[in-house]
Amino acid sequence: MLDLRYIRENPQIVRKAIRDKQMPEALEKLDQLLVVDEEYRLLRQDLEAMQAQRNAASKKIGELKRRNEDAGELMEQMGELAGQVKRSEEKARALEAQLEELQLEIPNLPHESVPYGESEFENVVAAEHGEVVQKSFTPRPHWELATERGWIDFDAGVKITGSGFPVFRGAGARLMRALQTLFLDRARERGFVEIIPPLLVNEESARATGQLPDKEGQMYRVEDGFYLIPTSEVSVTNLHRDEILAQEELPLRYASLTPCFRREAGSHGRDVRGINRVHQFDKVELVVMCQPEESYDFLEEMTEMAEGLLSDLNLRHRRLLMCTGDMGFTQAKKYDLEVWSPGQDRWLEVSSVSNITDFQSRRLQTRFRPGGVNGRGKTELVHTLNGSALALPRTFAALLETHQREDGSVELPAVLRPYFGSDLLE
RNA sequence: GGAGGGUUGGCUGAGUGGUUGAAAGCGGCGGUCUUGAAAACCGCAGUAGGGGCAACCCUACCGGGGGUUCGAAUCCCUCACCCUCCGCCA
Repeated sequence: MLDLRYIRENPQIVRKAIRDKQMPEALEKLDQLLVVDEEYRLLRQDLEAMQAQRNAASKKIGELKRRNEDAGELMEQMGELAGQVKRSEEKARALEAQLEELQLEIPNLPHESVPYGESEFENVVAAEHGEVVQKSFTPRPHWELATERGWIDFDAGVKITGSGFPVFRGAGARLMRALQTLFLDRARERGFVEIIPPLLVNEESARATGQLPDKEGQMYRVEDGFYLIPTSEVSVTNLHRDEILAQEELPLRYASLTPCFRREAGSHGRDVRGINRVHQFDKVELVVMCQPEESYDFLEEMTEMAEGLLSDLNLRHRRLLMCTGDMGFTQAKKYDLEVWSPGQDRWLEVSSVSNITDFQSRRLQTRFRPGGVNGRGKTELVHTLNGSALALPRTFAALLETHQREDGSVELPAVLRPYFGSDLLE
């Protein structure tokens, strides 16, 4: 969430950000927020004056009683005030709750380097790597190869759970594991600490990272009120909720491999085939918490890490700078990495790297203090970033389609061979 | 699932319904001493909101919410979480 004072003092900037992000519903919330805020502040002034009066009188009553003098009259007066204070406090609490709910509906501000655009069609291709590999045959989509060879069993998944829950088996499962280990090792080499977090989170965690209220429908909710994580960003970013960190501890770098669960309500046409869009998939996620002035450097670094993996896998890929209209609710700047899928003749998103600035940490109350945990400096909010390196199924799909041979086997890139234990997936 | 005990500042840990925003210790910062450092000694210091040019003043916060009271960290209710024991499961 944004700083309330900032919103109050810069409503025109916030309004522009909302329009640029194409989130008109939030304009209404902003207007309500400004009204409620004004009302709340007036009430607070009143309330605090009454509280001050009450506190002073109570102190005096205490003194009188200690000297065994009569305090009856004062106590009677305060009895009336107490009722007023209570009513005011009730009202203040109600307004405060309303204020907070509205505040959660206001999206993060886009960074000045983010291009304006209304939809995904206005994203900017920032870089493109790798050539289209010409083959003597027409590449087939991954679902044909994988089904034929028994690497993925879609029907079994439908039977066990439903569509969107593929079963990886045999060499297919082993290739997934090889990719996972490769990704985690690379992250570790870059100083990222590996985390295995809970896959279920409570409501507070989901709110802190901005999944709630923005993306409630995307998450599976289970009994006891927990949510299945749609990305390990949620668990890992919450590691340091309500903590004041020492400046020397920053930056914190985390990497975690987890399943991600997405309800993805609604059908997305050509996305439904194969493993382009599934309800459960694995992803290695990077999370960074750093000082504000470093965050845009980390955005580049994390994106380059993910690009490096795609290059090493000999996959054609490109980097998109997301325009204002296609960025998410919490993001200030975001890159998507897409990998070329020759069997489907289209780009697939395999990574999304975002700078959330202080939008999550304000809710998380993850702060640092210049000069150490007990130093004298004023606490400051950390910046949080997250990015996939990488999402597994689509990488798997691109790998099959890019490196397939005419007979339906797949020649694996050199970097994967030690992990997979063979040159060929067959 | 049953019974009991807890939740206090960066950490450990006191706390009688009335100058307790909260003892003490550790850790932190500043200083004295020292060639320098350590030790010792002295001093400073919670988080946030509001007001004032300023010294400073006001308000809230002792897990969350509610209640009793002129006044609650302290009493009552409720929820969450943690610990111990029993049961169950692995």
